[in-house]
Amino acid sequence: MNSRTEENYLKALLNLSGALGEVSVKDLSLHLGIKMPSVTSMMKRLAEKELVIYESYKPVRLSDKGHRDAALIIRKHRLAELFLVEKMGFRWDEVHDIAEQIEHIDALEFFQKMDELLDYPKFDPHGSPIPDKSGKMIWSSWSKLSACKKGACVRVTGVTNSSEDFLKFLNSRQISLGIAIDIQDIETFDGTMTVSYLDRFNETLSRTVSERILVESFE
Amino acid sequence: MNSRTEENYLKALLNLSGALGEVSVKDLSLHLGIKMPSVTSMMKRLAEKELVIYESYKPVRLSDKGHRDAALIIRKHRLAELFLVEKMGFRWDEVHDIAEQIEHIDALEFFQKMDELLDYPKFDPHGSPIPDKSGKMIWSSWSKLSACKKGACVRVTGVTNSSEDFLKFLNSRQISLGIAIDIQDIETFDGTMTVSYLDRFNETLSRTVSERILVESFE
DNA sequence: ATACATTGTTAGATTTGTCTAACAATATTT
DNA sequence: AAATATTGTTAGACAAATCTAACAATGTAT
Repeated sequence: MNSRTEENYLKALLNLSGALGEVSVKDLSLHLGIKMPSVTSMMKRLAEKELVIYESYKPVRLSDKGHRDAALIIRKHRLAELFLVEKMGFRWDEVHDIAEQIEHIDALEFFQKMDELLDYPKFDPHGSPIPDKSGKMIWSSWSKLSACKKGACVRVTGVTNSSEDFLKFLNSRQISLGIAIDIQDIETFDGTMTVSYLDRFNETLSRTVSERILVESFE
Repeated sequence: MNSRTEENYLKALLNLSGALGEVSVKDLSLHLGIKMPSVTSMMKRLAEKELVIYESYKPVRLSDKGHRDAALIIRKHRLAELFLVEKMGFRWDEVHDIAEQIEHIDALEFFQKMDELLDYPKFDPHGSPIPDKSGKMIWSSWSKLSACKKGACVRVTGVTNSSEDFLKFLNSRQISLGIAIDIQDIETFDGTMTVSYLDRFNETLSRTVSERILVESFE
């Protein structure tokens, strides 16, 4: 078994690893709020346990086992988030911190039961895919709102960041999963978008925001 | 905030403190499965934090603050147990270990919500009282089955031990909260009881068992 | 009241996970 | 390519929580 701390490193590694699957010590350090020397020494430990592939001065990659372990923690996190929203009445912006603690609970039956009560869901309240019991995660083909063209009509399917601040911002603009957005205009200079949705016309969204919203095009 | 380890010591202290409210280092050591020197050093830490009253070679007592903190952990534990049984479909013998982990979650809203969904319950699935938000615990006036006289008719209201083994034993004998028991006979030599309940006649219960069952007399 | 058993404490080591300060390697500029 | 900036590593310290071995106090029995 991995310690709670090791679990947090693994989860961060998976969350940060992009297309290449490589993560720098710096990024981990920033993301976890832990100083670089501590990260380095943990990478040695995880390499020793064959959870990561690590060589001095090179970026870190998860091994297959590390990847699976990380995905299973994320599975627990996302099941917990959905359970909190669906079965306990929390809002999507309230559940992240609680799920961060629930994810470390060591009791298969507990998550098994959640899965069952939620009827084997595929996505969490923020549109992120829930890995299956073997740690496989379906990578949805959604694109960032920021990558869409002027005139496009899209549906919001997820967010890439579930921080309370960002979600509260979306709440304040009535942006939630499933709503349709029309892209009116895109400022070429800084990427600011003018959009319409629900009963709101010509709202502006900064690039920072549009990069964190995932969408699917309407046919 | 107290660490998870400190929380475990406080909880053990409250669970072990009887009428006098005093607990020996030995008892703590046995109950927690931690060697005595470790317990001694933790007692010094907790005394430093004014959570316990401790002097060398004397039994330990919880301070008012320590007592309150301990009761609030037990509140979280018992709410969690009841939630697992009532809202998630677990049996009373399956919930202890899971609740042991849930009790350390630091999120008032989470337990607040459980309390609400369970409609502000007063007792957990084993009949133990749930302390209120200020850490006050109603001490029910239930007596041990072992203290009852021959011929008495009683109702099972709780158990003093929620270990999986003991609860599974009770399950196997169809003993659960609420059932009525008639005390047929008591062996004076070793206290073994002959009892009848439900459709079972002249079942025998060892003293060990009857000491762990709490009952209320029928009027 | 002395002897023995039990209980409790001290001292010192170990592991985990963190830190700071100093140094080394890699990347980026000019 | 040399200078500078960024990123990464080593070394060593520290706190939390545990352990074992040795010793000290308290309690119980003859």
